[in-house]
Amino acid sequence: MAEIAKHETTTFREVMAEIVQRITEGPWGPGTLLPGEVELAEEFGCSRTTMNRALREVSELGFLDRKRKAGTRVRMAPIRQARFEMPVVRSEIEKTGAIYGYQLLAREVLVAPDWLRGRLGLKARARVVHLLCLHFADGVAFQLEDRWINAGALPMALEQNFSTVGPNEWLVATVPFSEVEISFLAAAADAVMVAHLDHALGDPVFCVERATWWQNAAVTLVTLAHRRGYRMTTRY
Amino acid sequence: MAEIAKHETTTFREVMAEIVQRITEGPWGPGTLLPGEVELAEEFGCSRTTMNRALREVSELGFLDRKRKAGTRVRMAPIRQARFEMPVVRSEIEKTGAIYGYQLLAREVLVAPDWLRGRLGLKARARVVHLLCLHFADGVAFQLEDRWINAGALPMALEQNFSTVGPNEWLVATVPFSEVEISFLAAAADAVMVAHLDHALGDPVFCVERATWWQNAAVTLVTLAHRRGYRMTTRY
DNA sequence: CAGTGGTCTAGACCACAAC
DNA sequence: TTGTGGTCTAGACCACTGG
Repeated sequence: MAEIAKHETTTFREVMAEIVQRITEGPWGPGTLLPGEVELAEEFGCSRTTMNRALREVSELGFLDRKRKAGTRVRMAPIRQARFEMPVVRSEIEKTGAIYGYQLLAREVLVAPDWLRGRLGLKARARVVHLLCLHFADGVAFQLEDRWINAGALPMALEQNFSTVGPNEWLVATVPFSEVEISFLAAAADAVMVAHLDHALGDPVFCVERATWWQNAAVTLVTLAHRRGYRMTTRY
Repeated sequence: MAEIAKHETTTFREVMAEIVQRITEGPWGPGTLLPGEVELAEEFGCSRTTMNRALREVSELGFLDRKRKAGTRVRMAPIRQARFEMPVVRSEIEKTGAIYGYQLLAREVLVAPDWLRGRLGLKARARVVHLLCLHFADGVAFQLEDRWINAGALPMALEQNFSTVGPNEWLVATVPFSEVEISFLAAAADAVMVAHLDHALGDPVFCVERATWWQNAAVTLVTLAHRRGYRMTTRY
């Protein structure tokens, strides 16, 4: 095991690995109260700073619960958190090796319907841009995008025709960062989905709904309907 | 603004806030190459260590891309990642203020069917426990749990009857930590779901499928079918 | 009130990658 | 080769909170 001590100085990653192992396989079962940072640092032969970093990161993994004065305790049940990266559709498709395609199906400017005003908290008579787009993977319809953009917050949207650049890509380039609320849900395929995706009327469709705000103003609401059999998967 | 300088010493959180602000509103637009850590530390009046921590954490938020020698650059599009905490059903229900209820619908021990063997990589003739459970919120069916447990990896499961304690809670107490693959999908309601949830045959059902391993051995595969209208939501 | 984690500092060496 | 981030250290003070 000469390789382990290659540095001579213990790195916080090695410390982390050992801690996780002690929790998952070793003597530190759920509920265990760990020794203090100073004592652990001594045992591991590192500085308290390094031990602190290791413990902090293990804690962020969901294994530990740390409180001043109370000490560091192994969680009874780890905080299981799934992390989904939400790439632009283009990246998601190209990552599989497929060729990405885009098509604008419809574009209209209108006064926000009541349900949308309620959903995003828009003023009466607010004008919005409504888009319907299709994203392809190797020529096959992959995702149907139904998007509303608040023209009050983003007047530039009125001048965009979105015929070649998808609204998502345009938006991330225009409104770099924003507050987001995202939902996953199962919906029944409606006529529009049937027309463009491989679905029959009423089929279960996996949908992602995303509403975003920027500086307290609603920017956009989008529903992404996926093709038959789509799953959103992750590991941890 | 006397409050800002209350500490006299700049904390890394304050530095973070300022950096994020410069990115989202200030002069550091997408693609900007930031000054080096030393220079920034000087400008902010903190040590390089603190500046490093601030930049590292902002980077973990998805705003920055850091490379040795290349420097720190503002991402063109921030990495949008949704983070879902996957609590035990009981917690999820009790958090809404509702009273949790549990019922075991069926339990059987059998040889793993082929599709399951393939899905989890089990040996031929592997024995599994198959459970069907229902979780209630205020007496109303909330989630249908269809679970398979690999008896080869977890012989104790054969002795549990799961009549009062749900398999999920039993498992997290028995196999504390494991590798997990999780998927979200939309399925069509089958007869079992129709019988126990508020669905008609073929209705779209939001399902979570979770497979877990422990020390390279498959432990369990579960499908959680949710009641009508269920959404999984998060903000960031 | 006292113990534990939270954080800051100054200085140092190292590893990676762009040039 | 060399600049930039990555990490370690020893020591210090602070803030929260359990007893």
